[in-house]
Amino acid sequence: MSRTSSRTSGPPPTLADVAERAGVSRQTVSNAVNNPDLLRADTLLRVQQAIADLGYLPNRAARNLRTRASHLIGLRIQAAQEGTANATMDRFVHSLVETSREAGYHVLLFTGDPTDPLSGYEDLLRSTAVDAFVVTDTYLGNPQAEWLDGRRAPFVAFGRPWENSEATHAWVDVDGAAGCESATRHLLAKGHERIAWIGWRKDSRIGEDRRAGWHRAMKEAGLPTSGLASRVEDTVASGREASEVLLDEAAPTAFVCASDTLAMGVLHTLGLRGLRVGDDVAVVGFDDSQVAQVVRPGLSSVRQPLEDVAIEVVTALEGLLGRPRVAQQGVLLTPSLVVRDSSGPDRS
Amino acid sequence: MSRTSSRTSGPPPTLADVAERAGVSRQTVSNAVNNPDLLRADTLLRVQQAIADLGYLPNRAARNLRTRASHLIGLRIQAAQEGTANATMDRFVHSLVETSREAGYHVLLFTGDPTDPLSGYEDLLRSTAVDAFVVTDTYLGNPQAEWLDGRRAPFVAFGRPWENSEATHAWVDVDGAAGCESATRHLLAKGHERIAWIGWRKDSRIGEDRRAGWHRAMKEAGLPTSGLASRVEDTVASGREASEVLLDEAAPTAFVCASDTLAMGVLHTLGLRGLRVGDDVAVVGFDDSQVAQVVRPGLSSVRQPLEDVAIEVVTALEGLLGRPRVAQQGVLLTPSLVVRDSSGPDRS
DNA sequence: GTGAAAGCGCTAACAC
DNA sequence: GTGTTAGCGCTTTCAC
Repeated sequence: MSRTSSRTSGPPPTLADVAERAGVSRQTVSNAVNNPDLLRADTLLRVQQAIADLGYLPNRAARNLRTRASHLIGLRIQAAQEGTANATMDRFVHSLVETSREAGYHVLLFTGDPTDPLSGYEDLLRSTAVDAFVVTDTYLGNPQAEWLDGRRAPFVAFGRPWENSEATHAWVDVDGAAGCESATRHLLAKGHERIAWIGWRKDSRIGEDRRAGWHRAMKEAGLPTSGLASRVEDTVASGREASEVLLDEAAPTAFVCASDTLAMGVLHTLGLRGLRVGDDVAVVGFDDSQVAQVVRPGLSSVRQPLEDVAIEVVTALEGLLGRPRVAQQGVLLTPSLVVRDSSGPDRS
Repeated sequence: MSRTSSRTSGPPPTLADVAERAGVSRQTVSNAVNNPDLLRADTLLRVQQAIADLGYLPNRAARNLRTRASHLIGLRIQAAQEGTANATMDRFVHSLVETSREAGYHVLLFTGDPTDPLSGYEDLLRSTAVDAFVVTDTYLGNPQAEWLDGRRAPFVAFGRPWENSEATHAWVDVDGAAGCESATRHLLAKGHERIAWIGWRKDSRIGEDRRAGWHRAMKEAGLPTSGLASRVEDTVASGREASEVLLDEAAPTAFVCASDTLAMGVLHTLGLRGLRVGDDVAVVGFDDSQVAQVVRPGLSSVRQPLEDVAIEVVTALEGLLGRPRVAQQGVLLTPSLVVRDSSGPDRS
């Protein structure tokens, strides 16, 4: 017994096949599929029965050609960095695929020359292979935004237009500052006063944003920050080295890091010095990566609401592609803090 | 200055536009694109110039409709398991996208009801949205293979047809047994004699395959295996518990694990007991996950050659879709061992 | 509410 | 070698 009533093979049925079987014209079948309310109830039923009998599904290519839409969303992906804890993209991709499907879109993946943020987009656009893009690699700055805007290509960015506050395109982002602020407050509440920051180099807008959250929380608590911050590359080794220097020179009792990768570096340092993670020095990372979840002791981490990001992205996309066009500007979502043992106990 | 000589917007140029500009017929332009050798050199040049001037790229929908091909490969993805170290799919997806592009294909992602291995495939197939599938979730057994075969749907499986050795479809897999055998040999060479196995439950064919590699290496070395193996769920907690029991009851000096997730559980146990990873007890995982790369001490791990898997998959796909049809049966690739500190020093 | 005609942009088949 | 004809399967007019 087959899962559907369609034939097991042979050429797929067309609109004409359904029309013949239902004894109506092709147009009526098309309406039954796309504008059911136009049909009389009994005709509709007859057509739907024929559709079910035949296992008919509209041919995508034909529909795409006619409607000038592919119902495909392009997403450029990059190789996951080896030696890094970051798997944000993976989680986002899955959420995006899921959410897109509900909106009638599929996700088409492509890659491009890593040194050229624009490569790959143009061909897909010109060949009308995709209806829109989701642009994620905005940490490079996003020349894509400007370029796509110029091409009148619909797109939604996951990431704010840092450089260009007049940008009018739709975007969704996660409030990294709020995340790090809450991580810092969490440590303050536990009684820490010397909380260090390890983040990315100054040209990273995302890094500076996250750092601002730490800085804000410290200032609000009336605590000093000077000498407590370090800016390095996003590698475990950098995190280790930065934490060594900070421990020697500023004796912090806790670290907030711009990434789980950096936080892992801190854990290394603590291990090497025989300091107990959590009990002696607390650590909070960013991204709630698999590493944070699996390492011992568990690493507290700021978790981006990527499922919600995907939902907002698709909503914006629908606005962009739908009729009437509904413009959405920017959406900023707040991450949550996942508390694990690296936060340590409350300090007396 | 624009990146191409095409107009910045307006409706994209069609074959007819190019034909007019080059002073040839539409068909000649089509040939210039698809069968350049059919044209006289000077005509070809003229057409190519017109194509470049206009920034012409064939409309995908039209081409797809005419050729009955979408040049899209469907790949069903699942949510990454939280609390697990596994990111194999992520790496594979990227390699597949990259390799597919070189072969003229794009990857279309879709999801399906996790409890139904078939869901999602049918609609894409019937609507001719994809030319073929890459089937990865074969650990469920793969009813997809049989089903797709019945539909005459082209597909390549990443994963052997464990249950059905008469299956004739194309597949690519990684030799887990060979990987675990080499991991075990590596530990034997360091002087270990009591090497334990922690793997998955018996109904996992992949798990049993990997276990066989450990078993084979032990037998070849003339060492006993009884009491040294454990089969559990793929979670960190299970790995921790299994290693506790094994340490108590069989006193192994090394562990080979079916996954990095399980290996992390072993590391937890060693930490809790004050045993030094590597020095006191060696551990090898499987997958070379980010966790293995980032944890301290580094976790030795068997790494699947996913880039090569992708290449073989695409090769098989090209055989399936190309003319003439070139059937490829099965390809088994050998993983490599990435040695890190958890292997420990040679033992006297 | 339903049907007939036209055409989206492309390429396979054939004529010249 | 190049041009002409036809049609892939669908949806958007516009009659009826």
